[in-house]
Amino acid sequence: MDTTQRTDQQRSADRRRRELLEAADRVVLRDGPQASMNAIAAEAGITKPILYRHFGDKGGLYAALAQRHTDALLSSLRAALDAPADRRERVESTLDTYLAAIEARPQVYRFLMHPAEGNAPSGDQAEQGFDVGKHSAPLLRRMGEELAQVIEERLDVGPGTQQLARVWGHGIVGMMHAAGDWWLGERPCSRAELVTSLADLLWGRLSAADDKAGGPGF
Amino acid sequence: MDTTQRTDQQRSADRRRRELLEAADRVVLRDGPQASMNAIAAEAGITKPILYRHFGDKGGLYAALAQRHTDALLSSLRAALDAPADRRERVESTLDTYLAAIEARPQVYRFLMHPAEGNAPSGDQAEQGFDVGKHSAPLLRRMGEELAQVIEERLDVGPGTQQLARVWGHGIVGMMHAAGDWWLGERPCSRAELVTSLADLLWGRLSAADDKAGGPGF
DNA sequence: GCGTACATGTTACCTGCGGTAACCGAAGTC
DNA sequence: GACTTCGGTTACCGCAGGTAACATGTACGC
Repeated sequence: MDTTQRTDQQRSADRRRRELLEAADRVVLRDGPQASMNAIAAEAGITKPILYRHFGDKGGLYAALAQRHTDALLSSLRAALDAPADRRERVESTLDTYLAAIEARPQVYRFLMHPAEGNAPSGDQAEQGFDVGKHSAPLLRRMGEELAQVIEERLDVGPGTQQLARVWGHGIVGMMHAAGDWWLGERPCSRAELVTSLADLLWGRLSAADDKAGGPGF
Repeated sequence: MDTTQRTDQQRSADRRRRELLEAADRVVLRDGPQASMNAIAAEAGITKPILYRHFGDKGGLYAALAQRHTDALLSSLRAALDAPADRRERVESTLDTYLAAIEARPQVYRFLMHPAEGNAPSGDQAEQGFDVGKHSAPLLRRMGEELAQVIEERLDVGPGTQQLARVWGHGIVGMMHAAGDWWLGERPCSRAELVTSLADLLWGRLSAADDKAGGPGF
């Protein structure tokens, strides 16, 4: 019951937890998002129940793992957003940061984007209802909120700024994500080109473009 | 071995298949995307193996189910894109069409967005590699490609139009999707407001906005 | 009439996964 | 030396996807 004792144990537990997370990381990097608890436990050199003691359930492990990467990515993005440069440059650098991240570790990225979703362990099949919304990858949501905050803090679009900022935050993140996802799969162009194209889109080139000759126009 | 015979059987099989799909639809609508094969079979009044005979595996059923809804949604979107109105109006109406659809049947929408992904049935754990990319919901991909095509057909943005159109197509679809997903979960505003905000974003209001007084600007 | 071929459907099973209960040994403490 | 308390294990449950093997009806050729 000694306090220092407690602290000692706490510390060791925390270290263990970190080790487990690193192992999980390695497995996810190797096996993709459908990495099983067994596999992760094996990689860590232990067995399942320990994992469950540390993280509760698969969702808990996922959450912990996601935290790490999400935090890391978000801080990179923050840095890009806060760099001393004009708006366009910063938008481009933010896009590029994100794309570079998913390019570097696609497995992790996949894992982060597709959480376990619904899992009623056993028994209750009613009552779980349908929690549409809130099912989406926390990473996307957090990025969206973060971006919304930055926009709201720095941009002046008149009344309703707050609302607009949130819509835009989530919208832009979604654009980035979808384009990145597609790009990773097909690699139709270089990262730089993709960044430029997306920034152009955000810069209103869609509305500024001419209709094609001969058609009714888009 | 008679031909008419074959056709008869074919026809009946097709009808059965449609019935099964409708049953699956009902279950998905009720239980969400984690509807089990057992549940679907029960709803259809039959048992699992029949489902497997008709659709191969869960992915096959998913694909068939997705086809229907995706086709339906895409044709609505096409209609909105092709309506006789100016570009802005058409963009707004397309956004609204999509949002109305996911609002009307969120369960189906969730099902479509989160396919089964990787499932190595048993045995092989090597060889499956990691097929990053192409994992994303087919619906999003198809919408992206469709939109890209429309953009490319109708818009003139000089050289590199084709590439740009595809990036924009996927990007805009992603924007729409992410914003819609978030909106469905939080309902922070009306659909019309959301549509306007998104259209404003696409119309370059982000780049046109002033910096907020006192800050370094976004 | 009867065997045969085939599509439809069933029961009963296998595997693997998430998750848990119950037990085990090595410490540290009194 | 008994007593708790970690870190750990084995062995199991329930459920999901998926399949094999067995039943049934029903059209056909003969």
